[in-house]
This record gives sequence, structure tokens and C-alpha cells, in this order.
Amino acid sequence: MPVNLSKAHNLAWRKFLTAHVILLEQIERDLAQAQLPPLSWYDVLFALAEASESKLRLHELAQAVLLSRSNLTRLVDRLEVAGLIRREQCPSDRRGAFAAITEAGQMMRDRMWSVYGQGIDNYFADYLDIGEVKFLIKILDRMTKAIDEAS
Amino acid sequence: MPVNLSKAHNLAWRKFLTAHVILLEQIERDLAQAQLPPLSWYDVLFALAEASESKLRLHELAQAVLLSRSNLTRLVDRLEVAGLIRREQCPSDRRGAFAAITEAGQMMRDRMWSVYGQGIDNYFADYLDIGEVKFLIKILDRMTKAIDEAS
DNA sequence: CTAATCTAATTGCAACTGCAACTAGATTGA
DNA sequence: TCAATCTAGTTGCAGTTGCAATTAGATTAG
Repeated sequence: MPVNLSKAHNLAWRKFLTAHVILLEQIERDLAQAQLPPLSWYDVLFALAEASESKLRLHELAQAVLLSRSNLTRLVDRLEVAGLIRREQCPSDRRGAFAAITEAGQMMRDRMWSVYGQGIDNYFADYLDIGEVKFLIKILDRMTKAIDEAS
Repeated sequence: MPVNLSKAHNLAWRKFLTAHVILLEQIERDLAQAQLPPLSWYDVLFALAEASESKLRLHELAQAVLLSRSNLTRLVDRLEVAGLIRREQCPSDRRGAFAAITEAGQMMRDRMWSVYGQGIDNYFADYLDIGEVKFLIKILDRMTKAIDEAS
């Protein structure tokens, strides 16, 4: 089966991967330098803070942060040990657990956001005017929707 | 320090991260299903095949695949054990080593490309016309260049 | 010349990941 | 009702990563 990518499409793909690595490494460095935990912690804190009642079932959280369940279990373990979230029993399903963000978690989320948001600005948003942003959203949506629907 | 991202910029950033996860997971699944090694192996094989004389010093290779040195050492170990590349002594610097792609490595690269290239087509390139591709390349370049220059 | 410094690659270790197996509770249908 | 199936979450394990320390060879300045 021959593959008929244009050179330009191919190049765009490689730049997509490269940009992702470069931007994330830079942001992780910024967080580490500010003595803050890694980005994955922020994703959890963000998802929980957004959720109604500031809590989510673990499988919903896994979905929200695009992590496999087993990884989520252990990520949640770490955040719980750090006191940033707490597990709660689900009353209607005795297998189930909620993760709920704590006060300390809220504070950590804010602290991380001041670094992370700054990073998004400096390394990403500053290079895009509003028209470009909308365009980017449109094409990224197309791709993810297509895969979602296929599976 | 307040962060003044527009909602849209913020959304674009999250979609960028999401798209990356979704696309890469799908491609890795496709490779695994075809009994092929992970994408990181392809990156090495690709970089070596492109290089003059089909070989690179390890630090150049690390640079090319955007991997830390220690990780590269072990990635190269695995590929060497699999017979896809081979280490060669550098004559001019006795600390140095080359990684060179083997015949088997060339064949593996081709086999992987038939799956990988297909994936890039199906999940990425098919959703972009040539104008969009050029636009994407332009903005991704802007971002990575900016970080490179800063460091 | 040679001591201090730098660079290439590797190693040890602790943390993190993915996958498959497992436990426990819910759901379904004959 | 109760066995078969499904879903939620966890755990074991092997493989991978990142970081710091290490080894060995190159480079530089006095």
C-alpha cells in the first residue's frame, strides 16, 4: 500500500511533533524551576476544579485528562498523598470513587496556573492572532473528531 | 502575575494537546497491531537513513530525535539488540560513537513507514488542504524558533 | 607540559507508563 | 433468582523515562 503524502503535509506533521516536544519541555522546565509539580498534576486539578461540586468519578477524570485508568489510579494516589485531592466513596455505586479537589489543591492549581498560563502565553498564544487561533481550533477539531467517530 | 490569555487562545492550546495525544495513541495502536515497534524506533531509523552515509554521532542523533542523551543511549541499545542499527567507533574522537542503520533497519523503516505514513494521511493530512498545511507550518515554525532563540 | 575545564556517552536509581490480570460490585436476561 | 457478562478501580510486572553521577577522552590557558 503506497503512501502518497505531499512533502508539505509530511513536513507539517514533523513540525507538529517537534513543536509539541519543544513547548512541553519548556513548560515543564518552567514548572520545575518554580518548584512546582508536573503538568499532569495541573490537568487533574483543572478538571476537578471545573467539574460541578469540584469532584469527578475516577473514570470521568481519566477521560478528561486522557489517561488510561491504571495510570490515573496512581496519579490520583500521588495527588492524594500530597493533600491536593481526596478520594470519596460513591454512594450510588460501591465500586466507584470520586476524586475531589481540596483547598490546598485549589491553591496549588492557582500557583501552577501562574506559571503554566504564562508559558502558554509566551510560547504559544503570543504567536497567534485571533484569526489564526480560530483557524487552528477548526483544523484540530476536525482531526480529533474524525478519530473519535471512527472508534 | 496575572495571565491574560483569551478564552480562544486557551482553548486552542488545549485542543493542541488533545489532538497530539489522540493522534499519537492511534498511530501507536496501528503500529502495535501490525506487530511493529513504537514510533521512537522509526524516528531513529528515519534520522539515520536521511543522514549522509546513513550514520550519525549519538549526540547528533539525540538532537535529531529530540531525546536526552541518556534516553538515546538506551534506545540505541534496543535497536542494536534488534539488529536494526549498529554502533561504530568514531576514528577522530575516541569517546564518540556512531549509530549506523543496517540492511534490516532499512527494511524495518520501510515496513513501519507503510503503517505510519498511512496513519499520518488518515488522521492528519487528509484534513488539511495545501493552504492549511502551509499556514500550520508557518505558525509552528514561529513558536519553535522563538524558544530555540531564547535558549 | 599539565591542571582545570569541557564534552561524549554510559550507568544507577527512582519515578512513571502501559498492559494484562485481578477484585468487587452492578447489570442483564433466561 | 442466579449465572453470565459488564464496568470501576486497583495491582503486578516489565519496560521506559529523567536526573544526577560517572568514566573517559578532548580542549584550553597558564
